[in-house]
Amino acid sequence: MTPEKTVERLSLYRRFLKQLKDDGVKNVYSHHLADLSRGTPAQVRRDLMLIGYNGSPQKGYDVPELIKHIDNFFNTDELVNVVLVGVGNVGRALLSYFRSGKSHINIIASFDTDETKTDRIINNCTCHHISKLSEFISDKNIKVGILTAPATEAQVIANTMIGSGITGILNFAPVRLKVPQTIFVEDVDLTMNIEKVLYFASGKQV
Amino acid sequence: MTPEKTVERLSLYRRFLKQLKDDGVKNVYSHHLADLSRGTPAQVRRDLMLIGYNGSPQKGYDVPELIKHIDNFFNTDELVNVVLVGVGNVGRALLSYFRSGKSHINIIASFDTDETKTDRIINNCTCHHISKLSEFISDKNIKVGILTAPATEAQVIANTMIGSGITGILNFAPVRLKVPQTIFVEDVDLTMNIEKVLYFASGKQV
DNA sequence: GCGTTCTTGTGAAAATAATCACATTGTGAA
DNA sequence: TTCACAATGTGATTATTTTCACAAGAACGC
Repeated sequence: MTPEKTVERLSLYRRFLKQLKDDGVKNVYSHHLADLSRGTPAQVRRDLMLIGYNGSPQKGYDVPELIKHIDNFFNTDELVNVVLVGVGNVGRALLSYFRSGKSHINIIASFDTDETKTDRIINNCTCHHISKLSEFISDKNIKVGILTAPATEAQVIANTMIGSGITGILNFAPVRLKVPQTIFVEDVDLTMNIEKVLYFASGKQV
Repeated sequence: MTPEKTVERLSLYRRFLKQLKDDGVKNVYSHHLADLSRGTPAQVRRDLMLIGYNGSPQKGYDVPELIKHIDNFFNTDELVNVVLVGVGNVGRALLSYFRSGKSHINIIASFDTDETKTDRIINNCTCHHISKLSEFISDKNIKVGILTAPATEAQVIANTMIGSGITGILNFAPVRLKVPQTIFVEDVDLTMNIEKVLYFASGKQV
């Protein structure tokens, strides 16, 4: 119901707000948040309106309260466990990426087919053989998976994930996964991203 | 002028088309491309219309010709050189990612501040000290940079890049870079991506 | 030869998203 | 007290993106 774009921006707002909070800033105006997130003040206000947060015309938005409100919107007060499948270069980068952060996202386990990787700890995260994926997901009631396996295996893995109860996939494989309508897939496609930059950087579109 | 979304999809289409070509497929229909890219046939047709490619109602689209047409649209017949700044986990993942592919994107050099990394080859790519970045960019006339440095350094690096002639940045740092209007920045924000999945996977938005 | 069945290309409509613009309101200076 | 100011919240508008829906045309079976 909340537009995807708004959800994306809310995630950004929250990160910037946390930064501001750490810096001791108590309140913030829409134009300030707009600057930080490359949007417009009106857009910020509209987004916050959509999640029902009210500021005051004098003080703007209360930083800690707004953070709490967005936390509540995302429904992620506590740690969320996710699994990662495919401990290649991208997989390892993500393991480090989410380890390092003080984020509430916890990659609780990783999986791979390669037996030289399985049953040991890689980037602070135990890597299991992929044959254990299904059981792990249902046992731990995991809802979200990160898919960093090769394109050729992605669909099969996605099917396993979904069959075991996962409802959201962050997919790095350059394939369009076929999934039921109830499953949410977010694709990250690096080749596409850089081609887009190449195109718009070339200037011929101006 | 061509919408961003269309550019994104064209990149996808091309990749799928190349796959099809390798498989010996000679022509393809809009609904087929739509399947592969999770769009609708109408959208595919509209996109191709926008770049002025015409299929035939009987044969659909000629695969090799359409690839050539998209190549031409992207203006990337030959190899494009880009630089990468920040040889951390994500940086190394990207180096491998673009090495392995048969893509036309070539990361010609990487840069870092850490002297244990500089002046040697990491993931098949020579890593220079960042002090050489500016000269390198202008000498080789590089137009696009990949920014995988920590958030705290991202803006300074972006300024250097832009000052040396770069016009497009693929930014992985969780910061909104302040750049002139003529510079194109594409942000990849992994935290945002996964929070989005968490939100839409939780089902409470349905 | 003729109707049926696929397509494509595209004008028109619908859905989504972003922006404008202004009434409203608390604050501080005169 | 009163006025100017600066910011919010939001109806209305505009812009962008997607989808619908159908004319047109070749291939195929009869």
